[in-house]
Amino acid sequence: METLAEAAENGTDVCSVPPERHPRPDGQDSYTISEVVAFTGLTAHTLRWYERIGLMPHIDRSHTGQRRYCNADLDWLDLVGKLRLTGMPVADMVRYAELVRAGDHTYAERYDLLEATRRDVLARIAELKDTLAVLNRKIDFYADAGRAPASERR
Amino acid sequence: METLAEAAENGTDVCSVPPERHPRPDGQDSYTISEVVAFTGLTAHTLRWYERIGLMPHIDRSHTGQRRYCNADLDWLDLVGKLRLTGMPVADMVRYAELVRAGDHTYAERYDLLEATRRDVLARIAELKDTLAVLNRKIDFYADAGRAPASERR
DNA sequence: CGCTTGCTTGGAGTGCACTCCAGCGTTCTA
DNA sequence: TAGAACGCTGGAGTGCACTCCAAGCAAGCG
Repeated sequence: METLAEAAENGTDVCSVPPERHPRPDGQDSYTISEVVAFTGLTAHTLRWYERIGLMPHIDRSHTGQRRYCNADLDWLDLVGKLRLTGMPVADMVRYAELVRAGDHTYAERYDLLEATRRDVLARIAELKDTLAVLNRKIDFYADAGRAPASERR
Repeated sequence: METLAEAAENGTDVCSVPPERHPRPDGQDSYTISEVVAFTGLTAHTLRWYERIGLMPHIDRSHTGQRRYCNADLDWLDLVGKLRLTGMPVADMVRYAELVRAGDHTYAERYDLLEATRRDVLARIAELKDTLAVLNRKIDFYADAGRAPASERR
């Protein structure tokens, strides 16, 4: 169990919110890159690329230099995956990662960034619902038209 | 007022569902590319590119060869805009445009395409709601942490 | 021990959706 | 009627997010 300050120091995210289960319990959590590929659905290329651009905390290495991911890294990748499908640019996620690495004094900035993201997500959901309505009406139209001979507008 | 068959023939979409108002009434609907830019928020480059790749029906031209868009074109661009923000690839939208141009006998295929899109949209909304929940918990965490001294995990 | 499979690196390549450019013709305003 | 602003084309360029490559080291197995 690590303190908040420790978590901030070693670059992992402080609040690993979801109480989801990890493949291996804390303490025995050491995953090769291909295991992480299997868990996340990302490619090894992408995982290495995330690291190069600064989107990942420092990843442990084996004595021969191979990457060994831990549970906190898996949690981080989970968050990144969620943010990615909101349409958030990778550069913004890197910004957030930098704030996490920088330590506790960046809480306010992290809050602002997440709050802005939240607004974006809310707006996107609204847009999608709007699109859904249009789609539903068109689908109804084609369903009706397939049943009756094409003769009426709407 | 055009019949369904006419609409299908001239390549516009048969069911222009939303009863939204156009800048000019049918009959006087003739817009330059820059007017369409103003209405849609797209760039002129993008409008010409959409035409080149087959995403637009045939656009009228003035006697000197300049584009003159009509209300139906605006409706089509509105639909394209909505589909675009669902994340649908442009190639799929081109496919739908081809089906519309091909005529009435493609109703079943259009239905299938829209139905598949609908499922995608529903799935994306669910994903976004999931992300929103994570975001909300993190935001709450940082809001609390900003108030109290950083000392407790969560 | 040899073989296969996996992991390493920097750098180059890919696909998508635009985005811009040069060089020219057209239309509008004073 | 001059000048600015707008529109035309084919083709090249851009930015993003990966995606792949070559060459070499490392690990597990019969």
